[in-house]
Amino acid sequence: MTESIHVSNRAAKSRAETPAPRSRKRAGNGASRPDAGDLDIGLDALAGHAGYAVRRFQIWIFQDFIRTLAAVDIRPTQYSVMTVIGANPGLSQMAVAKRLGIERARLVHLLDSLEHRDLVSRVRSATDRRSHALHLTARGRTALAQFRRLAAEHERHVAEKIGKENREKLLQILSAFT
Amino acid sequence: MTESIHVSNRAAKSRAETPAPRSRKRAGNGASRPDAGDLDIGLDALAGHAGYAVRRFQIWIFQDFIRTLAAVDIRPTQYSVMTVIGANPGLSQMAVAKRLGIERARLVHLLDSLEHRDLVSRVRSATDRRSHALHLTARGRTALAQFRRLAAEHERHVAEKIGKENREKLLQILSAFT
DNA sequence: GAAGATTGTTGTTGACGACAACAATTGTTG
DNA sequence: CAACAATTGTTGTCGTCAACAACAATCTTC
Repeated sequence: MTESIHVSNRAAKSRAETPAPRSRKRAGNGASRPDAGDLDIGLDALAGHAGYAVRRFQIWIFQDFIRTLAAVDIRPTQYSVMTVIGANPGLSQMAVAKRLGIERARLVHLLDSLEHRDLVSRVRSATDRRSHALHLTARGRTALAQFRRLAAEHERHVAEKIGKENREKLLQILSAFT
Repeated sequence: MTESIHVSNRAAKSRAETPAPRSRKRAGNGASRPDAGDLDIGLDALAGHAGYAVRRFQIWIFQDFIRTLAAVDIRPTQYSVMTVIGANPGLSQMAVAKRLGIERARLVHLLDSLEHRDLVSRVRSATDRRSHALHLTARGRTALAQFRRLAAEHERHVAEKIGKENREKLLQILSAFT
């Protein structure tokens, strides 16, 4: 079962959205973020909680990533897996899972999907016959190059959303988690 | 959508073929974050992508929140729901859902749970008999006070983790999403 | 008053994290 | 070397969460 993508993207707001979208009619943009129509509700109730802000931001960022890479049908996790394999060919599934903080059980399905699309290949390791050496296929390598360009575009959306300097500051603050 | 992100960039770095099984033995704590034993794998492969860092940070922050409030069995979403209701008694489910970016279908279960624990009460609105006016019970109000103290403790953990100034900077950067 | 929208509800699907169990294959140790 | 322990990939289950669809009850509007 390929993990299909599902990005409800209704609302299609332009991402160059101005920081102050004041007069909107609350067209319910789903779970993205509260809009002006709701901001008067418990405005300060959740302020000062890092977790809440981070969660909302994370949802926004993922939605934009998925939307930006919708044409190639690649989701964030798939992209991360291909990136790690591309940078470190021959890694075992265990190593990839550990590096990305994914359960190895989960990675099995991810790789099934990617292998099915001929982007990644599992090769039985000769030195340790329990494990699989992971590689990008030729198709996977050229595809990844395109994914990277789209991911860079997504990253620009982030910069437009929170500001270029803020994005860099954020990356710096959270570098310990990368 | 919520997914994991992981993005990578900055390719470069070539690696040898075989993974050369290292000596990692720490049976790790699971999916928290890469530890030193794995940092040599594609170190720079995932740098420069906000989504990946934010995702990992969000996981960490939620785990700490859940752990810190484990004694009272309150999860982040439940806390946010009670906080909003506490600050704005009488809100409808629709209003709460919209404010928090939760689907109203999902909020039904959350409120079922909270109402079952006698923390929140649904009162049929007299003006609009379709909707429920949400209130904290007396028990809910005193409980929320305790939750807030524990949440403040959690917030201190965040400050210890990334630094007090960094936490404030982060809250400022992400204030648009709150 | 009829058509259409909104609110709460139930149910389904899919992505995801945490676990448990298992076969195949090491490694470790007596 | 043989028994035992650990690791790797795999399958499966359970619970959480977001996105949808459908529905009854209830406004709203024309």
